[in-house]
Amino acid sequence: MRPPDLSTRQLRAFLALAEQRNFTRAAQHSHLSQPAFSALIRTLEDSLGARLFDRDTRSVQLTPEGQLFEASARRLLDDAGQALQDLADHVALRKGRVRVAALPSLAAGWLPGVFAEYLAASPGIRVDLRDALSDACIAMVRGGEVDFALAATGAEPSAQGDLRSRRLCADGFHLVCRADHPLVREKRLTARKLAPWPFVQMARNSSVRQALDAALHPLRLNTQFEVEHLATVTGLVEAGLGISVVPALTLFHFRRDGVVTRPLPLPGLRRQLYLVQRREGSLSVAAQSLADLIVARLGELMVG
Amino acid sequence: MRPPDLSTRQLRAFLALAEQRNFTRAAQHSHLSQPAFSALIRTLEDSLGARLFDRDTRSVQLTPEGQLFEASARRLLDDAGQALQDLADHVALRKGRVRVAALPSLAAGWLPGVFAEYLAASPGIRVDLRDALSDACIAMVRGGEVDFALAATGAEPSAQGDLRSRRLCADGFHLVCRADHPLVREKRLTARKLAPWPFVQMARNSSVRQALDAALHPLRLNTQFEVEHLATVTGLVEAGLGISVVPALTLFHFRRDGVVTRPLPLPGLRRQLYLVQRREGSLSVAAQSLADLIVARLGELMVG
DNA sequence: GCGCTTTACGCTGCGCGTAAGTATC
DNA sequence: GATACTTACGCGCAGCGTAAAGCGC
Repeated sequence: MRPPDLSTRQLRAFLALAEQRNFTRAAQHSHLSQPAFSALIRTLEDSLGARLFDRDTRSVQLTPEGQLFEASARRLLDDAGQALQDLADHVALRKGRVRVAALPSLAAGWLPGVFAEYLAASPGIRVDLRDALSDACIAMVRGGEVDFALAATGAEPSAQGDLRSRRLCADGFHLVCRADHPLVREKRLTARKLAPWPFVQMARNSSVRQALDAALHPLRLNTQFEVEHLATVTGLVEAGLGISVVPALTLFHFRRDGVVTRPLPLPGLRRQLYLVQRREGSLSVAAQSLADLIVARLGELMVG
Repeated sequence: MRPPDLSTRQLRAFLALAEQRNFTRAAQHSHLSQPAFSALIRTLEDSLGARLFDRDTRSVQLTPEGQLFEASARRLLDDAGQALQDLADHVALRKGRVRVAALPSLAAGWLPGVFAEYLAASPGIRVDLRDALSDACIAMVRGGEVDFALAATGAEPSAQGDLRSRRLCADGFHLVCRADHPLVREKRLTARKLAPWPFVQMARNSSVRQALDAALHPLRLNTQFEVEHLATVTGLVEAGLGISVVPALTLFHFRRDGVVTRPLPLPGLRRQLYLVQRREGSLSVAAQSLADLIVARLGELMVG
């Protein structure tokens, strides 16, 4: 009672009457019978505690208080419409912002194509991409810096308390070496056969390295280099300074003359990729739709 | 359907739930049963076309779209409250502005006391006073520069087409002269007895002069001076340079030693004072209440 | 008397509360 | 099994439309 209720419906009726200055016309403009419209205005006046219109049979016009309220009513109605439109735009993917963290290998290779498809369909959405190693990706999810992450959570699959993970795919590994390398002619590749050759490793905190170490343990490789970026691996391999083993989704780095890739079907040698989000709270419509697209496209990729 | 309806009630419920994050508490905060409150939120979500809350049995929290809408909702509700409060303030005379035009004689003498009383009761109201001769006063009413005027419309009392006039009082006239003037000893004053003496006239377009001319016609006075301001009349009379005849409401100018005033009950010699406003459109609450006070106080004055 | 607003009066349906249902921990 | 949201359901009343009645010109 202390705060009188007010609805956009009342405001629209009020403004219609203020413009038409005629109950009958304003009523049909509002899709109401004239008596119903009259009652609506009366109710509004009562709840405001002020006469808004001077009506005598021949003319209807705003009182001074009505004029005062007219300005407020227009502004309120505009603002309400704006708020509704803004929300609708977000729901309809005409506006919005999605923040994604992804492993560098995904961020550089596979993900941009999906982003391009997504942005072509929803050009009003802004997408922020942070490329970082798994742990940093997950920290960003936890800290609310990103909506979700594409990472390789080595440990707990989906029970990290405040996180929720969904397994996307298991990325198989491939040998990469020069075309003139003896291993190319090897019929059947095994870990043991790789071990003697000079090897280019990724840094120890990379998901590639961790998957590799876990699968080959306790076998020791002949590590000659340990680098941060896959592009560096490419350079070293191409120069014939070593061989390496990398996940399928990173092979785009190695599609060049003189370099060969071969599937390496060793047991347990897969990099598990997960989509990670906070447990509490859902994704925004925009984030969810991007996540859905990622899942769908990655599904196709794995099948094909 | 195209513009969904929205009410302050819905916004309050939404914000209550956003704060409490618990349907039961938010419901009793809104003085509703929990199921009714639940339905209210559901209706809001449906009409907005967006899920605003993620609810599972154990926790209720805003979706990203809900967070977006929360900011809008707060602003909308604040603005609506502001508009309502502003209107209520005007109705309750805590805010407002009244513009009055009045004859100089009223503006200088009687009116300020009424204004003081009015402003003491309604300190939030601002009152603008324009002092002008009758015609100018009425022109200001017509032009919307003032809410109403206190003037002496010689001609049409209440049928000026776009104007509405209300007769306030008939201001009787008084002789003013020096205490040592022979007329002071006159038992019974008549127009003829005044005629020989040097006379101080007001300007021809003043209401005082017009009432005087109309009542005395065709008698001619011995006009020695013709001045614009009553204060000048006072000076001339006090110096013994002439006598004059002025309305009762201006006598405050002549309350000084050596000057005497005497009622002059000539037939037809009255200045009619009117409260003039536009025909169309009512006065604001503030203007109406000031007008009412003026009428009331002037009524008492005439009775007393 | 005409035009427009208000009043009168059934009626539908929205929205409430009570009570039972269901899911999650 | 306790807790909290949802569904089910009957009911009252706000709000609608139709029809009749004021009320200024």
